[in-house]
Amino acid sequence: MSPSRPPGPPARTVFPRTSPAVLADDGDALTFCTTCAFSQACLSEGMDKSALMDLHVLVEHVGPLHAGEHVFREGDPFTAIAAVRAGTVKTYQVDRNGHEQVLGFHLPGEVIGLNAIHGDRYPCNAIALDTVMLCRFSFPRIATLAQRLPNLQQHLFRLMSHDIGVASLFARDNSADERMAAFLIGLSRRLAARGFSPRRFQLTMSRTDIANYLRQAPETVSRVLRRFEQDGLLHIKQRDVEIVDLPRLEALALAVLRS
Amino acid sequence: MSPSRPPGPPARTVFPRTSPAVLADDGDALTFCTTCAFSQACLSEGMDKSALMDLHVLVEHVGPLHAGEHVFREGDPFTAIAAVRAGTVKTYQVDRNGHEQVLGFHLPGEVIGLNAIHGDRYPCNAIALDTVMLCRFSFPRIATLAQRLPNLQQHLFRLMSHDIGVASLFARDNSADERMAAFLIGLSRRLAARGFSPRRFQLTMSRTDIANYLRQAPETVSRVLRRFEQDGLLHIKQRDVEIVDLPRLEALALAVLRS
DNA sequence: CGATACATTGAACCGGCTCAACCTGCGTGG
DNA sequence: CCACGCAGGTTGAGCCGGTTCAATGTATCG
Repeated sequence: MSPSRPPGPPARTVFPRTSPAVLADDGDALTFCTTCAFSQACLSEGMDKSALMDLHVLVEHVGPLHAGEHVFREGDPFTAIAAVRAGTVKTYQVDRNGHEQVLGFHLPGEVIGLNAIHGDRYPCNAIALDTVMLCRFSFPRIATLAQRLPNLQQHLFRLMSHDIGVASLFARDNSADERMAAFLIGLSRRLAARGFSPRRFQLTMSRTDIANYLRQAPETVSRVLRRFEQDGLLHIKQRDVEIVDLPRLEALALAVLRS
Repeated sequence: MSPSRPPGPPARTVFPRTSPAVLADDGDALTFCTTCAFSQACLSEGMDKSALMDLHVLVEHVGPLHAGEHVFREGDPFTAIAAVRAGTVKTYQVDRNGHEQVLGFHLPGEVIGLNAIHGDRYPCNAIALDTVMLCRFSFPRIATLAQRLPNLQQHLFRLMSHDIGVASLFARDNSADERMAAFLIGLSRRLAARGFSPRRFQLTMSRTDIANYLRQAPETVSRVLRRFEQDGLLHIKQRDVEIVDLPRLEALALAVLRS
């Protein structure tokens, strides 16, 4: 049987094709891309101006994608990686029983698609949770460019190397509380790294998604968050979070994050 | 308090320094390395002879290491990756409570150290479970070489990309049976890929290590294995395994492995 | 305002962990 | 060569965290 899709607007994959609107805005491309995580990281790793120019010629700005639109789907031929420029992208797999498994949430500044390289096809789905802007990099072309630019190659190596460790974080047998704390602290730090407030932020994903990611029941997520609030660790209203007692939350998360 | 070490021969890290015996056998290096997974993979990806020569100049043969010797330790400066040529290497971390967390078991043909690139230090320990032979590749040098050899760069990308997905396999939401089945099927396939028997093999790791890796109690591992035997899935005596009903074991593992 | 999806809360259940005891194979030394 | 010691492995009993199931609450949107 073919995989059933959730009802709603027909979900298309927007990734493989290039948005025409995007290619038109080359006037803004450079200024835009200065805010693009990929370029920034490359810059900070000592890449020179002309190299950066090469990168900018390569990049395609994709978006905006709206909540529920797919960036790519499991099984799509792998053509490109992408840096999230705005919004949140969720990656997930669906097993043959139709059960979803959330692999990760990707915030501005983070790169998706790296786990597709070895199989030539995307091993997972990527879907926008809110309004998402992307920088798309053709992988063959960025790999070729990396031949000439040691810093770019190094940056790609580092990105992938980093992702190897991340996946195993929540697979550990830590308590529900610890994993939730680690999840929130992780979000907080990643947001802070991109200039957002580390204490107040929005959960762009549903409780169900969080539960799935942390491998818990949604009910557990609810209960843990409520207890956190009662214990004065945070305020949470709907999807708006304010971390009140950061040190104590970090202490809880320590068991998972090891840092 | 400093981390306590198991008693026995003083455990040294053998990785950072170069075994003198190794550098001497350059006569054998080429023939040796033909059996080295890394070279083979590169060959199969279309790398030409002269490129392979460059790789051979780069490689250092390390070993034999004996059970209990460390290849590298958490926190060691990252200098090199290594392909396992013979034996089994276990990677693990130790949290501040002294609890060990097994990250993986690495069989001949597999590469360790890739998760160290982004941090400049090894994020985990690597220890020989039996007699281990390694091919060591200085990372700066292999990265430089990858600038000239697109196939090598591509191979490195693929290796890392592959490792991104592996870690999240043994999550909590699969049953103990399924995880054990997946573990055994995984071993079987990886061994088969290197020419060993997929039906009969040795568990080079202790029950405790398996339990730790699968995030279960050692008692659970015992019970599951015994039940597998009673159900006619396999024979197991000590650490010798013979898979009897491969299809049924694979069916069990399917929930975890998705293939 | 009703419909719908998401979120919360309560009660019961269960898989796997903990704790404790026992067994087994193997190396060691008398 | 056997007795002993010990690490690793097995087995049993009880318990607990988190899931499951079911019901109720709440935001959002046509």
